[in-house]
Amino acid sequence: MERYNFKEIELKWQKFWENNKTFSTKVDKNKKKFYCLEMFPYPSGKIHMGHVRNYTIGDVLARYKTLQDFNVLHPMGWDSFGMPAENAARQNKLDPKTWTEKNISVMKNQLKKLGLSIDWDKEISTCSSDYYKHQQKFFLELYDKGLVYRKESYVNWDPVDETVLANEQVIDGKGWRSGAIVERKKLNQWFFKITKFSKELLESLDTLKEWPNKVKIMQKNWIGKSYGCEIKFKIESEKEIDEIKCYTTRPDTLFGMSFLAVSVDHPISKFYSNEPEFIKFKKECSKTGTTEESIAAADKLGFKTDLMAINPLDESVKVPVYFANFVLMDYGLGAVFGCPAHDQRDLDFAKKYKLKVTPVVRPKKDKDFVINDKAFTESGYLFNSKFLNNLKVPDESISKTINYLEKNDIGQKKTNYRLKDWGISRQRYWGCPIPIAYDKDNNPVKIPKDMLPVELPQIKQLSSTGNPLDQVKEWKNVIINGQKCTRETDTLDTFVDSSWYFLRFCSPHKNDYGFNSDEVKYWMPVDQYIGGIEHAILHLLYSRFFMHALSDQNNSFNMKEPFNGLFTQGMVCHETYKDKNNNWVSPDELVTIDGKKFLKGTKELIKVGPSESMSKSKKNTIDPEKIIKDYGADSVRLFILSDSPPEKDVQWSDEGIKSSYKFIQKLWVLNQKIVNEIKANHPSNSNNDLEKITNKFIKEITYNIENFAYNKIVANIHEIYSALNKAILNKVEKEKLIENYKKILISINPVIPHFSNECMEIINITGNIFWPSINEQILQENIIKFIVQFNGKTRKIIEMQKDTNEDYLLNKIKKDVKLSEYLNNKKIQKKIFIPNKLINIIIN
RNA sequence: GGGCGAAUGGCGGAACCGGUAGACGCGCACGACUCAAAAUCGUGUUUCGCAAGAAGUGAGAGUUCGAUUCUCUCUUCGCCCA
Repeated sequence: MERYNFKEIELKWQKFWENNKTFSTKVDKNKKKFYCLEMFPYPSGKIHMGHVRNYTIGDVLARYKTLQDFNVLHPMGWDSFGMPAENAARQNKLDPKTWTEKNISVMKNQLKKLGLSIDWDKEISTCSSDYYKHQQKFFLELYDKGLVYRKESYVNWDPVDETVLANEQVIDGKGWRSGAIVERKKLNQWFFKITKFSKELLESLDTLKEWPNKVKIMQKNWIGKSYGCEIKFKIESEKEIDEIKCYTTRPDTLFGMSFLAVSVDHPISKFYSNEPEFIKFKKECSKTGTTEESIAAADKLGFKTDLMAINPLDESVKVPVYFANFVLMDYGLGAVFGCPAHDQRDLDFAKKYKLKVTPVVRPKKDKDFVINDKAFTESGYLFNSKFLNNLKVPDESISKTINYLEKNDIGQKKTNYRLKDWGISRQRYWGCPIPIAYDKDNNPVKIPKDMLPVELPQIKQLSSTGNPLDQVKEWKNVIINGQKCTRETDTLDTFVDSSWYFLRFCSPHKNDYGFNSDEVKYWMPVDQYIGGIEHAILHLLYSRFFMHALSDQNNSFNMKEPFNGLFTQGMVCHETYKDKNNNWVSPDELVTIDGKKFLKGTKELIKVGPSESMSKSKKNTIDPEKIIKDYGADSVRLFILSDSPPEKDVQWSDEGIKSSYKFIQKLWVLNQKIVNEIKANHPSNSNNDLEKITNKFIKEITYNIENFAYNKIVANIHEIYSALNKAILNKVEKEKLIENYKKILISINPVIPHFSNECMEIINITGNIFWPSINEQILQENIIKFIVQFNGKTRKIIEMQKDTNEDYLLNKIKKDVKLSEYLNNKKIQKKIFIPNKLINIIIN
C-alpha cells in the first residue's frame, strides 16, 4: 500500500484553493456572517511557532463556521511599520521598505504552506500608502473633533544616539544600543485624547460578554478609576502663591499630613526656575525614567521650598512644601500631600528628610499604635484626628471627610482615572507620517486633502543618529496655501496602524476612504478575535478607543466595540539546552542517545533546562518551515492543537510532532481499508453501531470546537479512529458506511483539511458539504449503566434497562453475589436513588 | 505590596450540572514480525499488594449520602499592575 504522500497532496489542495478562490468572500446579506480574525503579524522575516498556533486555532474556527454555512471573513495582513525594519536597514545598509517587502513575501509563502483558509485578495499592509493614506485622513478627522492635540511631554532620550527610546529599549536605565544613561527629555508631541472616553471604555467592558474575564480586569485596572477629592491648601509665602490643589484618594488621613510634594513641572516651578539649586535638582529628576515602575524603584528625592502649606482642617498646623521626583505632573494635579504613617512612599520620604510621622489610623479602637518602618495601609479606625476620631476606615472615614471638606469649601469630590492620553509621536522614519506641517510661527497647519497622502520619502541609507526624516530637507519643506511650512517629522506610533485594520479588511480596496459603511455594517464587529495575551491592554484598548473616536459626533458611523469575542492563546514553549560553558544550544545541534542529549560533533553531554517560551536568545526555537517540510502541514496543525488547551502554554516536542505524523499515516491506512470495504459492497446488516459512534463523535467534536477545547478535538479524532477500525470488522453495508464516513471526514476537515479533502475525493464525495447534524435519537441508550454505591463508595456498575425503578434495582442488588454481601447483617439506613444514574445505599 | 489564575500518574492533559478520577497523547515495559535493528502491530502502564482489597486529585478543615468540582485557611507556582 502507498504511504500518504503529504508533499504532493498538500500542494495539490493548496493550489486547488488558490485557483478556485475557495476562500474569497463578499458581502451576502442573505447569509449569516462570521468575522474570524487573528492578530496580524509583524513581518520580521520568518513565521514562528507562535504564529503557527495562532493561525491554526483561527483556521479551525473559520473552516468550521464555513462548513456551518456562515459567510466567513477570514483575512490576513501585515503590521509592517516599526522599529525592527529600521534597525535591520541600518545594519544591512538597505532601506526598510525593501527589507519589509522581502519578509512579507517569504512569510506569505510560509503561511500558505500551512493551508490556511485565508482570503488573500483582502491582504493589506500598513506600510503601504494605500493603507496609511486613510489613516492620515482619520488623524485629521479626529483633529477636527478635538481628539488630537499637541503638548510637551517627556520621552526617554539616548544622548549618544540622539534618539528617543521606547520603554522596552531602556535596560537598567541605559540605552539598549549605546549603553548611555537614558535621560528624561521634554519634547512637543501629539496625543490622542483617549481620556475623554475613560468612563465609556470602562463601562462598556461589561457589554463584552465573550471576552476573558482576565483581560477585562486588566483593562479595568489600567483605566484605574478612583474616587477621591481635590483639596485646596493655603500657602504661606512671600511669592505670589496663594494655594496649591492636591488630588487624593485618602482625604481621611489629612490630620497625618507632614509635607506637601509637587512635581518639578508644577506651575509654581516658574518661581524657582532661576535658582541654580533647583535647576540641578530638576536635572537630577530627569535621570529617573518615565515609567511608573522606574519611579517607584528610584530613590525618593526632594527639594525643599520656602513655602509652608496650612492644614485646612487645623490651621495651626503648617507643613513644608517640597518638589519631589516621585510626583508626576500628568497624574492628578501634579501635587500630593504626604501622610507618612499610611503610605510607604511618603514614609520613605519623611524618614529621609526627618519629617514628622503622625499615625491617624489604628487597627483597633482604644489601643495605642506606633509606626516604625512600615506604613499602615489596612483598615481600622481614625484617631489623632479631632472631630473625625473613631470613624471606620476606609469607607466611612473617606465619605464623611469628603462631606466635611465639601461643606466647608475646602475640597471637592472627584473621580480620577489612571489612564493617560495616548502619546502617538515617534521620532522614527519607518512609520505613518503625521499629516501636519508648521508655519513660520510654528503653528500646526493641517495638510490639505488634495495634498494627501503624505508619503514617506525613500531613504537609501538611514543615518545612525537622530530622526532620519528631519534630514530630508526637500521633503521637509513644503508650501501650503502659498506659505512656506515645514512638515512634522515624527511618525505615528504603530499601535495606531493596528487600531483600525479590522475595519480596512471589510473594504480593503476602497480608494477614497478607509472603509465602506455598508460593508463595515455587514461584517463588523469581529465575531472572534484571536491573539496573544501580551496585547491584553494596549492594542485592545487602543482599538476600542479608535472605534469610540470614529463614532464620536458621527451620524453615519456608530459602532463602539470592535471585538465581540476575544480569545487569548498561550505561548509555544520548548526545552532549553546549555553546554558546559553555560551557552545556550539550539535543539538542532543535538542528538539524543538513551534519552540524553549530546552535541552532534563533539558528543559533549548537554544540560537540559526547563521548558520556556521559544525565543531566539535562548536558542530554543523550532523553524515551522522545516517542520512543515518534514512532516506536512496537517501534522503540524494536529500537533500544535493536541497537547494543551489553546489558552494555555503548549510544549513543542519532537516526539509529539512525530506521533501526529504517524497518526495521519494510520488514518490513511484506515481510509484505504474503508475504500476496500465500500468496494466489497456488504449486504444489509442490522448492526447500528457505526451510526451511533459517528453521532457520538460529531456531538463531542461540535461541543469541543464551540468551546475552544481544541486539544479534546484531537482526542476525539483518535477515539473515532479506534472505533472505526473496529466497526469495519462488522461489515457495514456500503451506503451506511459512506454516509457515516463522509460525516466523519467533514468533521475532521477543520483540523486536517488537506487529508480530509483528499479522502473525500477518493470516495467520490462531491457537491456542497455541510457540517453534519446530530441524530439525538440514535444516541438514546436503552441499557443504562447504574452505579451501585455503599456508603458513598462505588462497588459495582450494573447494566439495566432504562428507567428501571428503585425497588427493582434493589432486588437485583440483593440477588447479586458480590453486592449482597455488603447487605449481610446490615441495616439499610438510607437510600439515595437518582434515576438512570446511581443508587447509594447507606448501611451502619 | 495589590489583583487574577493555577496545582490531578514518569510527562502534557481529561473528567460538561457535585455522581465510575486518570479520556486522549507522550514516555516506559513486555510480546509479535526480523539474522538484527528501525518501522509497524498487539498487550500492559496511579500507588501499595501475589490476590481479595486499600489508599489516592498541593496541605488542612468544612458542607454533603457522595467533593478533582462548592466554602474557609495555608503552601507553592504563573501572569498582570506597582
